[in-house]
Amino acid sequence: MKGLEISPENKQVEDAIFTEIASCIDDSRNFVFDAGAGSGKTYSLVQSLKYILSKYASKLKIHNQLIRCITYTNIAAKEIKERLGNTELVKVSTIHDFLWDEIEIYQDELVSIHKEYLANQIIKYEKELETEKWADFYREICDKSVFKELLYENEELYYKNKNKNAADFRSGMSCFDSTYLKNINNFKQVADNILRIRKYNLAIENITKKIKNAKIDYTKVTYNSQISYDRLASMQFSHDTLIKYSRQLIYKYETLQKIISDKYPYILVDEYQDTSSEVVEILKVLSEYASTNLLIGYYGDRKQKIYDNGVGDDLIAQHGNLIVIKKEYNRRSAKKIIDAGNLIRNDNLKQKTIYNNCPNGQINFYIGQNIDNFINFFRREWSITQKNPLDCLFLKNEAIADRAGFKEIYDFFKNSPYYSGINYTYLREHILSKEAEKLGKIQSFLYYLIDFKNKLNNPDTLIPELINKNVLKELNMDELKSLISNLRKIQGDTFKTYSSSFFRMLLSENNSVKRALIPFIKEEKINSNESLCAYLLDELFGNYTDDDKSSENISKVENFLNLDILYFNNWYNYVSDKCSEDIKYHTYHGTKGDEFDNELIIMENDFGRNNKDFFSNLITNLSNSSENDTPKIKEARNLFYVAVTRAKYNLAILYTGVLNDEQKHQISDIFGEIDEVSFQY
DNA sequence: GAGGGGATTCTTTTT
DNA sequence: GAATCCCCTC
Repeated sequence: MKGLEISPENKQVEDAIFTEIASCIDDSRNFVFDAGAGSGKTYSLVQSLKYILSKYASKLKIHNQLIRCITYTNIAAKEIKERLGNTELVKVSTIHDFLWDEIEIYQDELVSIHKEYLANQIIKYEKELETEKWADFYREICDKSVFKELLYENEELYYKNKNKNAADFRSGMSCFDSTYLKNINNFKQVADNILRIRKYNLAIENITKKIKNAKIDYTKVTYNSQISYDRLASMQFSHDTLIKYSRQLIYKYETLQKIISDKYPYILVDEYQDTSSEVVEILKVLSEYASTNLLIGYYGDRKQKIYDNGVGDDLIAQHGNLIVIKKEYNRRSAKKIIDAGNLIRNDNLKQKTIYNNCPNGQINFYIGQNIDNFINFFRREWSITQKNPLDCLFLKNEAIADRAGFKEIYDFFKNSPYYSGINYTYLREHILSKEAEKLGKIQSFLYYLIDFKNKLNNPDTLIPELINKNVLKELNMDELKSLISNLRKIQGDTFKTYSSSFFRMLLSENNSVKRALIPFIKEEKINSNESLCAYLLDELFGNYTDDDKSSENISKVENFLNLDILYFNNWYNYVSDKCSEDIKYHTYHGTKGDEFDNELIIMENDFGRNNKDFFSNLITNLSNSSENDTPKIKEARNLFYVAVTRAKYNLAILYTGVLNDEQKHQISDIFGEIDEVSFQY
C-alpha cells in the first residue's frame, strides 16, 4: 500500500494494545488476542516472540528452555519462521509436530495406551454385533464359529470382492450360504467387524509378546501424517488419534506435564479458532499444572473459524481465565470493505482503518446468473492485467476446475471406481493439491510428464531445471544444442499423442536423451502408452479382466488420454500455481490469510448434501445477533466474512440465486443498492 | 405405498 | 463411509 499514513494517535493506541500483550507476558497471565481480518495478527505474534526474546533470552538460555509457537499448518509455521528470522530459542511447528515431538519417546506408555485402545475397539465391535440391526442375521446363526472360520479362510477373497456390485459380490462370495448374503451391506458390516476383532486381538497378543517381525514392530507405535485413517493393527495412527493419545498420555502422567511445561515456559498458539478443543484441553492441563511458570497466548479471530473442529467461540469458556485483548485497527482494506466486514461479523468487534488517508474503495453487490459476463465485465472495468490481476472466489473446487478449464480431468477421476469408495476422501487433494508431493500417484505421474513439456516450452526455464546435471556435464555445446533440439521434437495435441511422442523419444537409442527424460518419469515401469493405459485401468478401475465392463473401462481411459492437451496444461497451471493468467481462481476456504487488490466473490447456494440454500439462509438472517445464529448460518457467515475481508480496494459480489424483498433489504443495508442489470459485454 | 436393498452421490481444509 | 436416491417387491 502506497502513500498511506498512520496518525501518531493511532500508532499510540496500537502500541498500547501491544503493551497489554507484553504485560500479560511479563505477569504470566494467559491471554487471547482476538483481532479481526487484516489487523496484522501474525505481525503481533512475531512481535510477541521478539519481545519475549528481547527480555527473557538469557533466562531461557540458563534454564535450557525454549519458546514454543504452534500453528495450524506447515505453511503458517514456515511464514512465522521467516518473519522471525534465525533464532534457536524459538521452536515453531504445527500442533501435530509439537505433540509428536513431545510424546514420541515414551513408547512404552504409548504402546500401552494403544493396546488399551485396541481392546476398547474390540469391545465396541463386539457390542455392535450383539445390538445393531445390521447384525440381525448374524445373531440368528447357531454356530457362529463355523461362520467365522469360513470368513477367516476367505479373508483375501472377501477384500477382493468387497467393492464389486451386489451380483458380482454374491457370486464371488458363493462359499457363504445365500441367506447370509441377502443384504450384502449387512454382510459386509458383520464381516468387517469380525475381521477387525481378529486383527486387533492378534495385535494385542503380539504387543504383549513384544514381537518385532519384518513387517511390523509391535514394541512401538508411529504417527503417520500421510494417512487419513488409523491403521491400528499395523501400529500406525493418523492425525486425530495422535491428539487423542497425546491428551490421554498428558492427562495420565503428571511427570509429562512437568517435562513439557519445564521445557517451554511460553507457548503461543497461532490461529486459535481452528485449534481443536482437545488441544485446548491439553494446554489447559499444562497451564493448571505449571501455574505461573507457563504462559499461554492465543492469537486468532473467532469469526474466521471456517473448519468444523475448531474451538472458535468456545475458547474462553473452555480454557478459562484468559485475559481478552482486542485490536480494532485494520491495516489491509479500504473503508467500505472494512465497514461491510464489521456488519457481516455480528459481534462487538468493530474495526476502523489505521490510516489517515484511507481510500473509500469500491464494493458492489449484483444479482445474476451469467458468471462469464460478470467476470469479463470487471476484467475490463478494472483494467485487469497480469500485474493488476483479478482474484475470483468460488465455494467449490468443482466450480474452479470448470472455470480454470480442466473439469474433464477432474470428472474422470471423480467418476472412477477407485475414488467412489472410501478413497473419495482423497479425491480433492490427489487432483488439486498445490504441493506436488501430495498429488495422487497417477496424478503425479501425469503432472511430471506435463511439467517436462512446460519446462521445455517455457523460455524462462533454466537449463539445469530441464536437464539433469549429470547429463549436462558430459555434453559439449554442440551436443547440448542437439539434445535440446531432439527434445523439442516431443509434441502432441492430445495427451496421448504427446505421451507417445515422449515415450518414443525415451526408448530411442540416444543415451543422453534417455537420461534427460528419465527424471520426469515417476513410475519407471511405464514407458509406453500401452503400459500407461494398463496402469490407469489397474489403479482406477480395478482388474476387471473377465468382465463386461472391461471394454467400457478401456474406452473411458482412452477418452481421457485422447483429451486435448490444453486441459492438462490448464490443470498443470492451476496445480503448479505458475499460472501466468491475469485471472486466478480460489475457493473461499483457500484464501485464508490472503489479500487481493481486485476481488470477485461468486455466491452460490448449493453447498454439500443438505445445503441447497447455503447463502440464502445467511442473507435472511444477516443482521441477526451472534447468539441467534444457527450452526449453519454461523458457518456461512464466517466464510462470507473471510471472503469479503480479503479485498483491499475493489470488491464485487455476484449472487446467483433469487432474493425476496426482505433479503434485498438485508443486503442493501450492508452493500448499498443492488444491481440486477445483466452484463451485456 | 411402504419399506427393503442396492446404487449413486457427496463441502471446505489441515494435520 | 454414509446419506440419499431409486428401483423393486409385496
